[in-house]
Amino acid sequence: MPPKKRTRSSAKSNKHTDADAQHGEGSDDVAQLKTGKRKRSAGVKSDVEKNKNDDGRKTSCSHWLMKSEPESRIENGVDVKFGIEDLKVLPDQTGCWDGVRNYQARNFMRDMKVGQQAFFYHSNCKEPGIAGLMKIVKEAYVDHTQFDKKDAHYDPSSKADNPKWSMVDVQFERMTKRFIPLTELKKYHLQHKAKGGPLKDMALFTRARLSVQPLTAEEYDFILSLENEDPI
DNA sequence: GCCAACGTTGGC
DNA sequence: GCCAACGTTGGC
Repeated sequence: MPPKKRTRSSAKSNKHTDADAQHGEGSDDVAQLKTGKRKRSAGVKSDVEKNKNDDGRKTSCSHWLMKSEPESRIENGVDVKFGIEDLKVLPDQTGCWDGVRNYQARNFMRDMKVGQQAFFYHSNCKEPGIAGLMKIVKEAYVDHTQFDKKDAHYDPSSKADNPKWSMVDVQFERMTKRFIPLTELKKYHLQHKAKGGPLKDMALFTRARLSVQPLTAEEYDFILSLENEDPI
């Protein structure tokens, strides 16, 4: 459910710049509590700290998986459909990944750096799975849709002087050589869980519902290698 | 459309 | 701060 069809061209010229965004930080993660973790050293806003995501998983992940729905669905009166084909036809094949309303997912987006790669994952649809590749072309800044009453992901609890939600800009890179279905990833996940292998802890299976998730280099490479293999 | 998983909210 | 109720995600 992330992005909307919003065009990015505007994003680039948008008035909201990274500066504003700055990480809305104050918002500090209420969410984190959930996992009990709360690490984030108090106060340390900068996240340059990093290299460890909040679940402590591996170190600096530099690859990502981002979910979006390729089929029409109305939310708050608005169609949230945004598949990889929709990204591809935007000016510059670039769009903003708006609409993320989950703290963990948001925090992962705030960790993203320009140039990193992400899989475009189709969710909540007939054939869920990885459809293509994109790259991060603009780091986290304020998601303006949180203030827009007409938007599918309007958040009345977010205040302009302390925005809760961020987004990044992504650019279409290419379709995967073949669609990599969730079912296939799951088979590998189970297999790897039993006997070892790169997908044994893949977030897609260990963290249900997380719409923006990190991949280790091993996970990313393995999944990409499936492009050249026959489906199992 | 169903429903399991799990995040969020709010009463206490 | 706990936890039950509620809401959302997303596979099937």
